[in-house]
Amino acid sequence: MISKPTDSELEILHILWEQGPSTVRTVNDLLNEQRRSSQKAKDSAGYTTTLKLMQIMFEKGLVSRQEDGRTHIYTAIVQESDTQDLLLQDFVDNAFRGSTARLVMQALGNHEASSEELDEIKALIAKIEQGK
Amino acid sequence: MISKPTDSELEILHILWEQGPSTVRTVNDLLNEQRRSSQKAKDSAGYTTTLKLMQIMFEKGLVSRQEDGRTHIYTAIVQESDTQDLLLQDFVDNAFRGSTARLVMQALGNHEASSEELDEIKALIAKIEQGK
DNA sequence: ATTTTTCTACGAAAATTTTCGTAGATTAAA
DNA sequence: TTTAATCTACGAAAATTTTCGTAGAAAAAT
Repeated sequence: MISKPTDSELEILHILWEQGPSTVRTVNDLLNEQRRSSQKAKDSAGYTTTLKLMQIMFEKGLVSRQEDGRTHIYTAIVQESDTQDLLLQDFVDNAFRGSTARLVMQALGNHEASSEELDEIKALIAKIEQGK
Repeated sequence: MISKPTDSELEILHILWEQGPSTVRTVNDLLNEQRRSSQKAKDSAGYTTTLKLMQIMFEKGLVSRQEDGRTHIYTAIVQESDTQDLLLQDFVDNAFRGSTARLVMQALGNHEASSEELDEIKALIAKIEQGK
């Protein structure tokens, strides 16, 4: 059973996905760095807070860990795209009553996408239509 | 300050958006009807649970209400598209690190969209490109 | 007229998520 | 060799969200 990460867990997963296997210390440092340079006013996380979260994630099977001397090195087990898909499924259901098309339209409509991005999306649509 | 609805609140908002002004009883009935005919195994909500949620939503300013005899008739104040945009903003940030394009690609890639929907999306892209 | 049903209000339990303090062990520094 | 810094484990406080029981008033049913 693949469980859905909470918001805090997701924040940590993003760091592990970007950085690869990391210690709690590294994750905590990067986390707070990101939070400082972000719009949202979120307090910085204490070290044991991050530690505890990562221990929970280990119990849930979201990450693995390997002892290296006295510290642990954590690695994301779940893949970024798989997780995003899991979250997306939920989000579409909750916020858009299951209509992916409406989600896409809203996303394209209100958030400016660059022409490169639009081109990418067009290409993807062509590919999907091809495959039918 | 427009506050972000929780999952339960959103469930209720969807009903108000669809049905228009409704009593707690109506909302609760439809809610449970929907839950029964849904994949997700969610217990049905007790009447006072829904009542309490709607009272909280009133305090938060998500809905207004009007007395009609002894009952209250609730109306959504926040608009569906505004709320969806608010939620989308958050979701893109949390799950896709701010990249709307990647969200769209993931959505199109993994969830089958009908050709009608794809046509709509293509039209929207054309319109956006036009407007630049 | 009395009983039953149906409504609101409200407090607080239950469930979930997030945060942190403390203890104990190990390594590094002085 | 003390002292200070750093790590894990763990319990539990704090914060948030969800659920529900109870009380009291009003309407409907008998």
